[in-house]
Amino acid sequence: MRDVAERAGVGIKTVSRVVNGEPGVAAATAERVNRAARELHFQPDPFAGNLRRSVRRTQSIGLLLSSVDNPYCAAVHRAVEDVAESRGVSVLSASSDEDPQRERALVGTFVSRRVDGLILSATGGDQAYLRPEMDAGTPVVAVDRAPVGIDVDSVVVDNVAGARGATAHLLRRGHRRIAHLGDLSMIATATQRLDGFRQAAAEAGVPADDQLVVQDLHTVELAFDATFRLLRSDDPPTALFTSQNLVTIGAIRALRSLGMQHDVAVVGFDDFALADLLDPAVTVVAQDPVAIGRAAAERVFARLEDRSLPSTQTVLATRLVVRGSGEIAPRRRGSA
Amino acid sequence: MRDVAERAGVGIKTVSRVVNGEPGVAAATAERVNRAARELHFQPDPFAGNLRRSVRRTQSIGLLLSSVDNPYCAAVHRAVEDVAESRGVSVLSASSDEDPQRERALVGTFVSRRVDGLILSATGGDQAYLRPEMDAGTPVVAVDRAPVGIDVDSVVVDNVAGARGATAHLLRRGHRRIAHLGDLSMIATATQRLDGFRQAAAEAGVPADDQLVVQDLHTVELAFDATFRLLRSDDPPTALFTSQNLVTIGAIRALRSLGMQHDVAVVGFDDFALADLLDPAVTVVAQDPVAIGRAAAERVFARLEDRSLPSTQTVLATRLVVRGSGEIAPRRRGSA
DNA sequence: TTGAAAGCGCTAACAT
DNA sequence: ATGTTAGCGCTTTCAA
Repeated sequence: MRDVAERAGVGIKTVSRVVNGEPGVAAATAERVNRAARELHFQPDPFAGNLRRSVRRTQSIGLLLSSVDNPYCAAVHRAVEDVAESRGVSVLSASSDEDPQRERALVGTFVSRRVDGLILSATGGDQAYLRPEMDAGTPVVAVDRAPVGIDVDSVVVDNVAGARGATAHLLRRGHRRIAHLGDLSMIATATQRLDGFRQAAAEAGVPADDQLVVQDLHTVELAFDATFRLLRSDDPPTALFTSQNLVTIGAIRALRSLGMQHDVAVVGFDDFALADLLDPAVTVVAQDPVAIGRAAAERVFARLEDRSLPSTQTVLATRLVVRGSGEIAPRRRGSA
Repeated sequence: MRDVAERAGVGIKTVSRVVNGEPGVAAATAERVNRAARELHFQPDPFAGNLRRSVRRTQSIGLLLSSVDNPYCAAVHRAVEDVAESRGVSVLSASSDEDPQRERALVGTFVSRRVDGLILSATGGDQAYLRPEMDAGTPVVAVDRAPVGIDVDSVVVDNVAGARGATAHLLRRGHRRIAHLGDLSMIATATQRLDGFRQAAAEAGVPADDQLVVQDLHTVELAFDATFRLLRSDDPPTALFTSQNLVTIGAIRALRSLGMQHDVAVVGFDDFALADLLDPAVTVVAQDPVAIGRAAAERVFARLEDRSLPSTQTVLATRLVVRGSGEIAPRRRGSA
């Protein structure tokens, strides 16, 4: 910067003014400075400036999701990126793999990088470790699931209602033996979806059967195995309510491997690509990950502008997308 | 840091030594410093240090893909993240949407953030603007497609061979009217895949028919429309070779809407989730995005350790995954 | 083994 | 409209 000043024959502060577009510089002077900067390939160092600046901003936010490789997360990610990009902010992303230790470590690296804000999909662990950071003024927004131990802005869907609706949909078709295939019980959304499932069953007067609830299925393979076992049991379910994307796919693969995809109803939480092209097409409780990501990012920036904002809980609705698999009628026992 | 030094009753440099794990500090002193640091919630500022340090590292790399929301890109992304994370490096990601201007702007923000390395999937534009950056020693690695105007490390698949193989597969089944549905012709891989297609046809002595080559299909919708039109034409193709993920899906949707999915053969470039569950299951030329991402990231770090490395072109093979759609026999003309 | 002084590239606060 | 000086939080250099 000093070199630029010298070359332009001005003081160093004038260069600073020109580079930052501050007022109070004659047009001719600014032009000389700009030329000198160009000639010297001058690239201002944003970090050095931050050192002295009163309001420090790194123009970056941290985004922690289950995995950037998951379609749901990827859609959230893109929406966050778009909002951030429109404000000239970069996104640091990372994948927690639902591991609380990993989550904490990754948040730690984000914090040490002085991100301006943090968006995270909380794992099962406790997020109280974020307290000091929040007290220091860093906006933290939870997506998909609310964290434990801290009070933050969150953007989630109404999982209980969505699950209840899905289950009620199956009950309405006459199903009485409905199985629930759940995600990791550590994850808040998984528990809520199970709650919704149970509520709907109770409301319909269908007795709970713990044999029909399988939890902690976090991969296609685990869901496949669990479904396979369930359908091979003495008193198999006539319908399945799956709590997530990968679980739904695992269940469908199991049904197909048994040739039962037209005999057992399936409603899945989360929409997924090509769900409409399968046979039967898959009925799902759809969320809008783009809206979720956008809302979360906007919340970060709103709080960045006014740190005193009260924390808000944004709850988006889900939408039942009827496609066929959820409308299969129950088979009478023994008629298979 | 000064506060910590004072509290521990040592000099500031000693604190610096302890924090950075440098040798030459008595164990007892180090212990006192660590305690003081903990008590004051001391968080070293990595950027301030970089200011004076000789070998500046931000411990971050920039990753520019078509879109983080694309399954192929997301898989590459995750692989890059894993390699980076194992080295304590964060990933800044962004989506170019195949727009050269956007690419340049996003690379600009990465560069101004002083990323230690850059991985990018080049858009159709010229990447010569990266020259100064590379001369300055920043490792740049191209994924998926080689850039234009600069000589960099690249990790790609053999698109020509893959496309040739796919086309030959269709020719072997007796198809003579094979259409090619191509991605944006600006994108290097799209051109290469078209080349492979043409080579295979020429080798088999099948005359080229420009009516059967449609380019610049970058979305499901465009591919749908193009496929629809093609099949409705006077002399429709009996087989389709689609150059990419989204194009394949668009083509399949078009075939279905015409009820022709069992009559027209399809081989797609890029594998995609659930391709095996569709009816017919989709034959594809599969790449391994995880291997690609990993190789690219490893190349960045290798070059970071030795900037004088010659640039290498890593070409991974593709694999034809036979599932059904590509094995449909040609329909005799007029027999539909 | 330890510390003092200088300075990285920049901005804040105050000149002029 | 422009420049000067101090100092951000750290590392480097060099001396003790």
